[in-house]
Amino acid sequence: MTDHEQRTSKAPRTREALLDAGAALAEEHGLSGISVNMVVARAGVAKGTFYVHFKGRSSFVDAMHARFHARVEAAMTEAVAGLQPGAERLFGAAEAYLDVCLQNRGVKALSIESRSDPASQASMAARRERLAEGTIADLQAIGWDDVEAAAELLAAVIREVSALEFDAGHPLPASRRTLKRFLGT
Amino acid sequence: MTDHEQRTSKAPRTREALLDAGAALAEEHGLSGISVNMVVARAGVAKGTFYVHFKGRSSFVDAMHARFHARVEAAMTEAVAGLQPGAERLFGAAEAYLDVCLQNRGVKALSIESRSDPASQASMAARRERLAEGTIADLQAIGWDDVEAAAELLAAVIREVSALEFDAGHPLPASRRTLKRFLGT
DNA sequence: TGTACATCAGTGAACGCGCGTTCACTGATGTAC
DNA sequence: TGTACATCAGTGAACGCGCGTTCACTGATGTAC
Repeated sequence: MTDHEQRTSKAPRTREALLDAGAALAEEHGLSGISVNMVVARAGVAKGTFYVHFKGRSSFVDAMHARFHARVEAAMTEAVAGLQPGAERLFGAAEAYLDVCLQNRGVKALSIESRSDPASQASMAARRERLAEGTIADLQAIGWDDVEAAAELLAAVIREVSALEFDAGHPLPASRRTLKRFLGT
Repeated sequence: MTDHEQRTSKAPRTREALLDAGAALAEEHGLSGISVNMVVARAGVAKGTFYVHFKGRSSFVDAMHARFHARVEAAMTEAVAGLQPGAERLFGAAEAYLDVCLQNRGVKALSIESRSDPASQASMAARRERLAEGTIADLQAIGWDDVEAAAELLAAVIREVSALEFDAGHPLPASRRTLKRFLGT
C-alpha cells in the first residue's frame, strides 16, 4: 500500500514540476515565449519525459491554463459559499480572484495573454467565459442592464487589476476601490 | 521633381506594405505568431527587403505598434479638439478609439497582446500609458478619486470593448453603454 | 545630348540555431507462481 | 523466499523544419560633366 502510493504519486509530482516550471517561465517570457527545451531544463528532467506527461507543447499550455483556472475557481467558490447573489458576493469573488492570483506564478501570462496562443485559444476562452458567467447573477441582483456585456467587461477589469497587482507584488487598494466604484459602490 | 517624388515615395510604399502584411497576419496568428517569412510572403517582397526597412523582427513589431497608436491618437485628438476636460470629452475620445480600431487590422493583437512580446514590451507600455494619461484630466473634472488607477482600468475596459467589437465586426452598443455606466453615467 | 559614375531599394541563396517531436532503450517497481 | 515477467516513468540522441539574419549582388534612377 505504501509502495503502491509511492509508485502512483511519483508521476504526478513530475507533471506538477513541469507545470511549475512552465508557470515560472511564462512569467519571464510570456506564454508564447516558452519552449519545451526551457521547460524541461527548468524542471530538471529529460526532454522525452515531457512527452510522457503531455501530448505536445500546446496541450501543455492548455494544462497550465486549466490548472490556473481550477485554483482560481476553487478559491472563488470557497470565498462566496453560502452567499446570496448580490454586491457582497460579487466583491468577495473578485477579491478571492485577486488574492489567489498574487500567490501564483505566470498569472499575467495565463490571464491576460490567454488570447494569444492560437492552438489553445478555444478552450482558454471557454474557461474565461465560465468564470465570467458566475457574476451574471450578481449583476442582475444589483440591478444592472446589459448583464452579459457588463460581466465580460468586469472580468477584463479584474484581470487588469490582477496584472497591475502582480507587477507591484502586493494588493493595490486604489485599483480595488476603482473596481468597486465602476460597479456603483 | 516628379521623378524625384517617385524615387523617394516608392520606399515608404514597400514599408507600408510590410506593415500592412504584418497587421493582417497579427490578426490571424497573434503578435508573437508572425514570422519574417510570413510577412515578406504576404507582402510579396524578397526576404532581404525586410531588412532594408527594419533593423529586425522586433523593431518591425515595434513599428507596427507605433503606427497603430499614431492612428489612434490622431483620431482621438481630432475627435476631442476644443472640448473642455469632462465626461463629454472622455466619451468622445473613447468612441473615437473604438471607431478607429474597427477600421484597422490586427487591432486585438496590437492593443491586447502588446504585453506579450518581450523585446518591444517597454516602448509599447509607454505608448499605452501615454494614451491613458490623456483621460486623467477628464476623470478629475468628473470628480473621481484614484484618477491614475481609474485611468489605467478605464483603458483596459476600452481595449476589451475594442476586442469584442472587432470579433463581432461592428460596434456593440451594450458594451459601450456598460462602459459609460462604469463611469457613473 | 551622351556617357560615366553614384545611390540605394530590392534580391535570394546561404548560414547556423533552436524548435517540437519521435523512438528505441533503461531501470525501478509490482505481480505471478 | 526466489525467480521470471510485465509495467511504465524516465531518458537522450536523432530527425527534419522554419526561424531570423547576413551579404554579395542587381538594376533602376539621379547626378556630373
